[in-house]
Amino acid sequence: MAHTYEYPRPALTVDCVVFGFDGEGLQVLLIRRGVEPFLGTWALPGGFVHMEEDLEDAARRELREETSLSDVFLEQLRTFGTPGRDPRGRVVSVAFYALVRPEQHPAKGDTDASEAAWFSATALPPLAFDHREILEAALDRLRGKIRYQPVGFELLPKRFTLSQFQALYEAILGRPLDKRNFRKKLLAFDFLIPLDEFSEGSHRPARLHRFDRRKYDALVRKGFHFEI
Amino acid sequence: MAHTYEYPRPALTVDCVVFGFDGEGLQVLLIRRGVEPFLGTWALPGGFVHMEEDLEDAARRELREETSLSDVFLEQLRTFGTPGRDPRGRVVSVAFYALVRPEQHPAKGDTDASEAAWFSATALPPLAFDHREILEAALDRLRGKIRYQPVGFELLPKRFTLSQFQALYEAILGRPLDKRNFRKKLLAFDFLIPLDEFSEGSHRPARLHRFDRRKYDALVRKGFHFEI
DNA sequence: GCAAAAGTGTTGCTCCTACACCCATGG
DNA sequence: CCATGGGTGTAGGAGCAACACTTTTGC
Repeated sequence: MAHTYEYPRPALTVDCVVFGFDGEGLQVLLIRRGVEPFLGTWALPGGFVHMEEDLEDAARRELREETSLSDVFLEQLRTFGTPGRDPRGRVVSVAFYALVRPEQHPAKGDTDASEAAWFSATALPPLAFDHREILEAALDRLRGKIRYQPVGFELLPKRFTLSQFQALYEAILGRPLDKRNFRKKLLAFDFLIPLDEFSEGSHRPARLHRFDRRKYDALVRKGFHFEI
Repeated sequence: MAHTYEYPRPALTVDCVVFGFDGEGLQVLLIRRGVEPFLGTWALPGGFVHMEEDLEDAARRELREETSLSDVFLEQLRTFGTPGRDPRGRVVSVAFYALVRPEQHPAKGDTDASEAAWFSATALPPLAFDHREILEAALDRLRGKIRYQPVGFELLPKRFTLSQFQALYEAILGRPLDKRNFRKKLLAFDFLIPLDEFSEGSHRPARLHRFDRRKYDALVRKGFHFEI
């Protein structure tokens, strides 16, 4: 009823933790703030939610505006609303995390006005607001999720080598994995399609594979439980 | 900057999916709405977030006010903000789920004014707003979580029998489990303490156990990974 | 003494882990 | 021909699933 609308309302924002993988380690895309507060400090891309705009749409819009990213894997993380997390007053932020493939990575100068850059997830600069806490929560989620859901593919090129895949898992889980066992297990799942294409490089070419989402979805419907 | 505050703001609420277990099946605590919209319809307990109030605090306050529950396991689920989910206008709701032990269940008449009641998770009445969707999301989360985190204990009495524990898992996972294998696995984890107390009833008494959180936390720190 | 739930071991099999060498290519 | 990463099989052990009967109690 009308009076419910007389409550003072917090401001509502979205923030995105954007993960990438460069073949070596996990990376995070940050933007340098162009306004106060925290002018000049690195921060997660994000901004205010419009009225009449779905939360996920707001996150995608901010990603597009601030980092020129679109069509990425995006999932809600959780909402951060501790009073005092924003010096301007009560601001509640719905956090998302995104996974982007190397071929989607924005080129330098791709982002307008504000500066955007990739940082290693293990060597982060100081961040604005409580963005460090949000980022750590996203890292925890990713580390948990990657073990029992095949989200790793969202961080690799559409066509990838098994070694790339293994390097990704080693980077995220933070420990070395046995090459033979890893490949055996992965191929046994039977949702990777070996292609007749090979990587290029100065050494022996590696066979490329792609993820067969259709087959994976079918397996899941049959009660299959992915786990690495 | 001042102008950031001139954005129109959605109203912000919290809603709680409260799970219980009666020894037979999973249950959900609902309240009957006493105001429009959806007057008289069953709904999740919840309400508006106060300025200067943390989100989790708001959820606990609403639980206390509407269901007299306190000191329960409570965790954020996710935030629902699709425009149109509330006929009164833009309302964004941060959803939580709670797990309560039988001895915490509110007695009839314990809740003031509004009516509260437990429903079987498999026989729910029509719900207000998008609360059905929130509830399904909470069920999914619980089913996933219970497999790799020992949250089941939060739904059982402090002291419980292994059969109760098995019945809980069977109810949530929706399939029968082998008694001997279940007990063997559970006891091998070594974080259940067998007590010298026994259940009462008209048949052979069962030994009571309790969960040793201290031991469990220590195992987790050593890299232990719970999974049933 | 009977109905009802508690409690208990073994076996076969599957899946996991550990482990080392040859292959293909570019330079 | 050398440096670099790609690719492959096996054996031992751990853990999982399948399975049935005896015990204790209240009535």
